[in-house]
Amino acid sequence: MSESASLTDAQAAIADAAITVIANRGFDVVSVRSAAAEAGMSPGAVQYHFPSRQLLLQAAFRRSVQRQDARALAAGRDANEKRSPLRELLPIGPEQREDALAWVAFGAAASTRPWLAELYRRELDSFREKLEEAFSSDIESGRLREDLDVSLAARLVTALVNGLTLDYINSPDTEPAELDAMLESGLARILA
Amino acid sequence: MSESASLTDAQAAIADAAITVIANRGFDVVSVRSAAAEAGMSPGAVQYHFPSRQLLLQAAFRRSVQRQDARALAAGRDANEKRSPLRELLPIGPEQREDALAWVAFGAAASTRPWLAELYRRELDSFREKLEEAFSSDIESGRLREDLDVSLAARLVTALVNGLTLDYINSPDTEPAELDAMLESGLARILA
DNA sequence: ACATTCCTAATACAAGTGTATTGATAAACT
DNA sequence: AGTTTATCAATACACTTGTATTAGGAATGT
Repeated sequence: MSESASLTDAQAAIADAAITVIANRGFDVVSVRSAAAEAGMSPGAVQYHFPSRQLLLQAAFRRSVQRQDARALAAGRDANEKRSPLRELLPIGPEQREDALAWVAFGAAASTRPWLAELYRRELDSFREKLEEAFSSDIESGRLREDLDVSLAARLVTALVNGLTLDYINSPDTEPAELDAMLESGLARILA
Repeated sequence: MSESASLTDAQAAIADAAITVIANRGFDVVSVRSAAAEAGMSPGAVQYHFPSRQLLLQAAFRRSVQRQDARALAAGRDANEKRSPLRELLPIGPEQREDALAWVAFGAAASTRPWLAELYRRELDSFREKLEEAFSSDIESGRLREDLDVSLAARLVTALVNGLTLDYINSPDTEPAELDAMLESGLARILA
């Protein structure tokens, strides 16, 4: 069994509960007990599936990005959809909001926690690489101009998405539609 | 004395210590005791100046944005400086790094804590307003095109700055110069 | 039938938390 | 002089935390 084996059903349920706790009450209130309460089981149960708090939080992080990946993939496969699949990373719906909040909570936490930093950095890099591949393919098919700096564009788009979510989760007066519009116009400007 | 009176010297020293703790070890390890140790005083002393943990953290946040304001202002006044004063908000130096880390830590924490949300939202709005004013003035002086959507541009630039810092603090392989270049090219694209 | 393995629950405990309280010191003021 | 006030230090206490330990139950294989 590899180091990052995928989660069992019970582990996934607990990880989902931890994500909910993070989104609603913050990264630091996640504990064996609070996650158990959120998942509707006894503390001993979550302790069995995750012997330590670190393992629980690492699993919650992996689970959250896995959920985001699944959504982005689904949105990408939808041929009727003209908007960018990056929408799915913004807090525009209940589930998206949970994962977006978790993403920035983990990003902030990772900067001071080595046991999260590796994990977060890996996902960040992988995300940038996926963007680069998408841009490269768009250049080849003529949908993007040829002299685009793919690496720079990927980093700017990553920053845009992360910055928009960080700002949006603290801007209660902003409508989801506005957020959407800001993403589209930001993308247009970066990729123009 | 108003609600947000400025800090005494002792309070400022404690707030600085709290910022250091946040930057080095994370938002949630800030306590009366850890801040006191960092500031080199007894727990009782910080408890005297900040009767509760909430007040300490609120003061630390205000202190951090005040430090950022001061730096940005100084950079703006420097006529020899051709780069954007927004540079000062990025984690390009030791002090900037502390405040940048604190800013995203507070941003993440504020999204689930009402007693921080108001404070953070106010600063975010004030920052966007300052950007709008700067852009408007740049339009009037002909340095920016007339049909620029000032409000949209301000939000995109805010997101860019916050997104760049969130990404950068988890990208140990990136050079400060690259970060700088990304800010400049991002600004150029948004304001073009 | 028994044994084993998987899972859950309950409890225990040391460590750290926020905060109240109390006492000491020293400066400032009357 | 005496007295108030500002500051710091020390201690106390209830509460939460992470984690170890123990025991029970249920499914499975023999």
